[in-house]
Amino acid sequence: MNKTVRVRFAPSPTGALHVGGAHTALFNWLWARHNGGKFILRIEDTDRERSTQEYEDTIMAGMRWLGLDWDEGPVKGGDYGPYRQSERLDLYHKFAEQLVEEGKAYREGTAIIFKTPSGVPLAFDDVVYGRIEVMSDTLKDTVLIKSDGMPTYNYAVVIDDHCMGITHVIRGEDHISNTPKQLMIFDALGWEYPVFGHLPMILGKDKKKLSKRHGATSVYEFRDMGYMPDSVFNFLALLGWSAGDDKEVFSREEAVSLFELSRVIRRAAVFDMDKLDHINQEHLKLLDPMVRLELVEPFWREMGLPVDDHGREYLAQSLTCLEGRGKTAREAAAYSDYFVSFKPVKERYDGSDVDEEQKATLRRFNGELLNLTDWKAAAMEEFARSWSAENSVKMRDIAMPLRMALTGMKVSPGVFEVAGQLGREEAARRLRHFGFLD
RNA sequence: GGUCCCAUCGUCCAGUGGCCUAGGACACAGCCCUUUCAAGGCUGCGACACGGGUUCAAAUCCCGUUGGGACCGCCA
Repeated sequence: MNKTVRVRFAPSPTGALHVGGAHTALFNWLWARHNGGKFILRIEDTDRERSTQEYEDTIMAGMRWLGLDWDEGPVKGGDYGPYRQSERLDLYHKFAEQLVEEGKAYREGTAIIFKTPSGVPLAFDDVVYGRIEVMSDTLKDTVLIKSDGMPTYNYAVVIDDHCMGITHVIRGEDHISNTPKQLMIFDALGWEYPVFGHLPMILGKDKKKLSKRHGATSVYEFRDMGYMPDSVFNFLALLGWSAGDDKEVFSREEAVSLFELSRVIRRAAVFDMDKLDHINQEHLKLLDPMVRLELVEPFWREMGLPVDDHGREYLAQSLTCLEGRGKTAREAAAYSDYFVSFKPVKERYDGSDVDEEQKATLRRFNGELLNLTDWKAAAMEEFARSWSAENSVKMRDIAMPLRMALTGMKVSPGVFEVAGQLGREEAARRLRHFGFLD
């Protein structure tokens, strides 16, 4: 039968995990999980100048944040290690020597260079791009081992993919032109090709390759902006792939079962923040209240709010009150600060927009409201409706001042929901502060 | 410049010769709901780059043009 699927994500530790890399890692992970195969993390640190341990750590942390766990790789270990190219030098040298002995490569100083054969067609069937064929004559000789003893990318990839038993090479489309070079090396060593599947590029709003200029480029920036891993995962999965139906908001598990490499699209995709916002909001709505609280809490703390003054249930319930308001955890935190503290309310509002006559009306209404036996939103609303009708006052004329006094904002969830959640005492305290209650 | 890749609404996807006067989602506009804003519901705007073929029939196949992109490093 088919052998176990083994795929790898092979970043070079010369920067943080950016959107493009995360996308590639994600598709590899999806393919491994879909097939019950192995997802391998391999660090391609052959650039001595730019590779650092710090970057390696950030990349791994970024993957963990996205939930892309690897079965073999640094930290985790595995039977095909080491998983850092700088630790596999003997392997690269061994095969390079072999190539030299067979006359397929030659030395130039301490470097070893592969001699490109002429007149050889190099072809492979890409799972997403179809058959791609190039004549070897269009290729130059390529360096295998650099003067510093390190292997080059195009060489090390071949050795490692073969030696690690990689069955599917899934990577960015920018590697399509590199593939024929690697094919020559596979051929020279008499090795079978893995299956290749190239992924479309991800572009910025200006349709140029995504870079720092396009805002968020490292996955951490998404975390800091208040996006949750599940939605970034969901969003990234939708770039270049779809299950074929209209379902766009899905869980990891659903993506795993639906994913098909053959359904990957060829056209480059533009990274659209608006869509990410929407997907994040959808995921936020689906969240368990306590989990949502964990997501929002750091942002409240960042704003200096006394989170610890309240019980977990109260805080979680406060967020539930928001009912989908806010596209990110950061926004949700900003939209709900008044549940955590009265301070920001006072900073935003001073009650000076209400004249004495209006205040008198508010005092009458609020006085009765505070005496309601049932401190529930529905009961308060019902009371407010009949009271406003009897007193010929518009609902908004009592609801808006109430909202301003309780939240300090002109925008909030239903004001009686807010009052209910704050509790009778806290509501009274705030109303009194503004002279809206005796 | 050489080689390779791509081309459906502003954006992400559906579409693999007839079901397409091209479908969904985001964004945008309007309406409904309504104590505000969201959410939700409804409606609207909006695309097969162009030109040739092939075929009874093409968004779907072929060729060309144009436009994008990638690679061409002792970077990965």
